[in-house]
Formats: sequence, C-alpha cells, structure tokens
Amino acid sequence: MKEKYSARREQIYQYLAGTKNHPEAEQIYLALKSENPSLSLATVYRNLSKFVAEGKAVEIPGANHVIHFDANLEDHYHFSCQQCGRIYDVDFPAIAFNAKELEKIGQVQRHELVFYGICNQCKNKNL
Amino acid sequence: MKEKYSARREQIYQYLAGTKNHPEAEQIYLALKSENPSLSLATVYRNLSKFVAEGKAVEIPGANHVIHFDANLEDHYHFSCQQCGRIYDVDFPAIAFNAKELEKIGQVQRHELVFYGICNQCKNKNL
DNA sequence: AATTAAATTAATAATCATTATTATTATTAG
DNA sequence: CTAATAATAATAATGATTATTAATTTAATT
Repeated sequence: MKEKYSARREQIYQYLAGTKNHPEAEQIYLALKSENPSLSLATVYRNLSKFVAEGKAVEIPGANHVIHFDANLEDHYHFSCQQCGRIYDVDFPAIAFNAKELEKIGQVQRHELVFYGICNQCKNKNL
Repeated sequence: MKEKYSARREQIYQYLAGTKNHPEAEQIYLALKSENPSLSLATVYRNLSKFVAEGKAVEIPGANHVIHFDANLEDHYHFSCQQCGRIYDVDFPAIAFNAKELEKIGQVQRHELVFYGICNQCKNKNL
C-alpha cells in the first residue's frame, strides 16, 4: 500500500500543523469545509489516525471524552480546561524520569503530562 | 438531592478501590455481575461518574479510546500499553512543577502523567 | 410498623464520537 | 492513454457513554 499524494490530506495536515488550538476532528472538519464543501468528516478522522500512526501527530484526551490532536511534536505539556474544553500548551522543559522504574514495566514511546483545571478565561467568566 | 446509601454503589466503589487494575466500566460490570445478576451497566457508569465528580476516583484515558478508572488518589503516574490496553502504576514521587507558568493559564486541580508504550508482557509475546 | 417522599436502580433507548463500507474519483505507474 | 490502486464522499454501522422511565430501595415521618 504505497501512499499516494492527496490534496485533502495535505490540507488537513497543514491546518493541524498551523494551529496551536489542539482541535478536535470536528473542528478541523468545519474549518476546512468552508473552502472545501465536499470534504467528509470521515476523511478527517481517517487522516488524523494516519498521522498519529505515523507519529506525525498525537492525540490528547480532552474533557468530555473528546480527542484533540496536536502536530507539535516538540516536548511540551498540556492544560485541559474542564469547563470550556480548550487545551493549552504548557511550556515546561521536558521532565527527566527514572528510567529504571519504567523499564520494569515496559518500553516507553512517549509520555503525556496533562494538567486538569479551570482556565483563567473561564474563571473570570464565572464571577 | 441528599445522597442515600446504596448497596450497588458501595459494591462498585469497593471493587474499584480494591483493585490495582484500573478497570474500565465494563470490566467492573462483568466482575460484579456474577454475584449480582441484576446489575445494570448504566448503574456502573452512573456511579463511576459520581465518584469522579466527587473526587473519589479519576479517569485515565486508555488505548483504544476507552476510559479506565482509578480510586487510588495518592500521587502516582501511569503506563498505558498500546497493545493490550492495560494500565500500570508507575511509582514515581510526585513531580514538582513551575507554578508560575501554570498560573498564567489557569488553576490546576490535578495532573495526570501517562507513559505510552508496549509493556514487557506484550513485548515478550511479540517475539 | 406503616406511609410518604426522594434517591437509586434496571432495563432499555438514545446519543455521539469514531470507524467501516462501498461506489466513485484522483493519483501514479506502465 | 490505460490500467492499477490509493483516497475520498457519502453514508451506514459500531461501540462507549448517557438519558429516560417505571419500578425499587432507602430514609424520614407519622
């Protein structure tokens, strides 16, 4: 199954790579739909899964059990707002872990650190 | 809405609190179903959501987009096997983070650190 | 202990994110 | 250009989770 070039895939990837908003599949779909009315939601999902499988993007589990996507592969962590569902980047340096403790369990491919809470934007709205 | 005692809820909580397996809702359901044939899956979900809302349990997003539950509230982290879906405890001491960086974003209630990879058990099977 | 009120449940239907199917279209190879 | 095959659009199907509702259980009150 040799991969063929696909304009759709390119659009989806470029959109994901060009935003810091950690969108969910549907948000990407809606954003690209306007320029491209024939775009199908399943195509977005299919390509996102492909990116993840290829290691070109990662999934971030968000609030409300919706998956968000991120094409930023540099070490960074996330803040997930339990109220609005937005995901923010947290610019920490990568954390060093006890490798021996992890080796006892398995081989780590990557890690995700997510802080859960209420973002300042929502906090202010709640006043 | 004053909470009333419920034998079902108690069973579900005790099961969750008594295991280190980070089960998903359906696993809890199946485990308790044998002693309690009239147990309903929705009841398991409802009570698990309640525990989470009350802070008596946390959700851990597992592989295959299934949610696992953990009633162990002590600081500890997780390893999620991408092959078998099992979730393991990682016994690190809690990590100290740059509070100022986080305050810029919002108020943190808790954090989850998940290592993704292949567990040793699966690795050996793959040989 | 019986009565009432309210919370909880069982059973099941509904929802919603995600995935699979299939006929059609686009891309690449020959 | 034609054949082969990957990708898509449209839609149906799946599967985890949530909502509904009538019946049951619990707790308070008489």
